Amino acid sequence: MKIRVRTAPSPTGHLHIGNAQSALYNWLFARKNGGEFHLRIEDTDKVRSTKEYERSILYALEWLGLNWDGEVVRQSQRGIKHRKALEQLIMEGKAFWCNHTKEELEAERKKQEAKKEPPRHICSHRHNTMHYPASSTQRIKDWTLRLALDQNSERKIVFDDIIRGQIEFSVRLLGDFSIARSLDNALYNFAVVVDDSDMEITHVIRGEDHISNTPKQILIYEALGKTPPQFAHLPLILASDRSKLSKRHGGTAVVDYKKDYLPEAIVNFLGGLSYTFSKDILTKEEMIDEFELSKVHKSGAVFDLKKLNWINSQYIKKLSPEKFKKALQQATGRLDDILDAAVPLITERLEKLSDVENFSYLWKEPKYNEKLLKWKKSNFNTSLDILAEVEKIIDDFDFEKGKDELRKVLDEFSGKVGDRGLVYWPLRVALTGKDKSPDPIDIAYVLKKEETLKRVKFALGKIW
RNA sequence: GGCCCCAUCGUCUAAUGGUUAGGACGGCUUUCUUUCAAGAAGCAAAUAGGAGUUCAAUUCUCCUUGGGGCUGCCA
Repeated sequence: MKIRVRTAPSPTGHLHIGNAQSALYNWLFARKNGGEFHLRIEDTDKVRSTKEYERSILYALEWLGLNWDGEVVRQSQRGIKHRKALEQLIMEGKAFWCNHTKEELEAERKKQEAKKEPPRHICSHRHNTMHYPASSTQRIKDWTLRLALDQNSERKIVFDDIIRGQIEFSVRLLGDFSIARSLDNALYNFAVVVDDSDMEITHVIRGEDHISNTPKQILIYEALGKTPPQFAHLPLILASDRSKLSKRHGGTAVVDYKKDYLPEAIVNFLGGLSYTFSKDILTKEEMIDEFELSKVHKSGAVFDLKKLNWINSQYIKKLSPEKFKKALQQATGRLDDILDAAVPLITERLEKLSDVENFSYLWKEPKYNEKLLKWKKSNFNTSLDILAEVEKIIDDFDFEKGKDELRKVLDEFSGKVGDRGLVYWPLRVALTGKDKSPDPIDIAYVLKKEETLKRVKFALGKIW
């Protein structure tokens, strides 16, 4: 049987980092096994779902390069299917209407908690089938459709999680859980089962936070007369306080990372967070090759920005000038005229794309406080005097001879001065306006002779 | 409270019934350097606790502890 998996984000926010990892593992599993990877938008919560978020999610998935197969399925368009399934269960007496009020349910729960019993609703008045007007799209106040379960059953729902092994739950502890607000308003657990079943999903690979939904879903599959898929529950991505990474931690939307990170780096990082590949840096193709679902880790992993930064820097270093400029434009929307010769100087040291601003002296004149020109082991005037000498040397120097030659000439001059810092420091500042930068001579060769001299002259106050 | 999941350096993790418990990020040191965010070399850093099985346990079992998730007429 062909493997079919899906990822099912709900458009109540941007694509979350955790969903992205889950999508990635689904994708890897499908690609590895010649299966299909589907995308379903769970937009049944009409109040919180927006088209904007849906677009954002699709965009994020595309950005990461997690291409899906077939059409996007929207849960909101599957109402009829849900309704049919609901009606089937009512007909067969496997579901019933409950009209306990919220207050009653709450009181029941409180009582149970006080008695240290599992919180659940055991319904005493089960209204069967057609009490509810089947044609109405209106919801009758307080009426809820629940799955009819034997509350005296000793049965346990057991399933083999591909990642975690056998997990079991007592049916009794579930209570008569709800499956729909009305015939036209199926609840999550029910909609998921009907959709996964119709989509012929063979493996449900999702976050650990869904483990406790699984027995309910298995029971729904049974009631519907369908065979449940295989389940695999991924570990959660944790914030540094080891709680589930959530909105309150900030920086949890994939799109937040676009301005600083290469999509390849994000994918690499997320992939390696809960799975051990043979090396730290590897392509998606290599990941597909090595991936085995059962080898995904069980314990949650803390999202470590430092490691992401490092991975990102590794990818940036490998970028050609062409690709670097393209990536920069994609990430930040900027279109600076960065010379190809300048790119290696930047990529060598860049961790985050937006930090490219720190290297702006490579394509535009720097602004700085002239006091910075003073070498720490000397005084301001001497620093300028030496810089004036350096200006002459550069002016006399033929750039065609190469940067090594220039370095030699300046080193010789340094020897005479007796302090290399006194020679190189003011030059660095004149060219970059910064106290740290790549080798000033490398920079001079990017700027070319004319611009180099111009900046030195500016530093010396010869031009304003 | 109830149910469920998890447990090796700060973080991500490797390993095997017998190893000096390995690697990566980060940190620190040294080196290179005018400086540094780069490079090179190196150092520190972990099997939560207690029983049991065994010649031998970090590894297998149980308990405890700790952390997390779920506990909606949200998804």
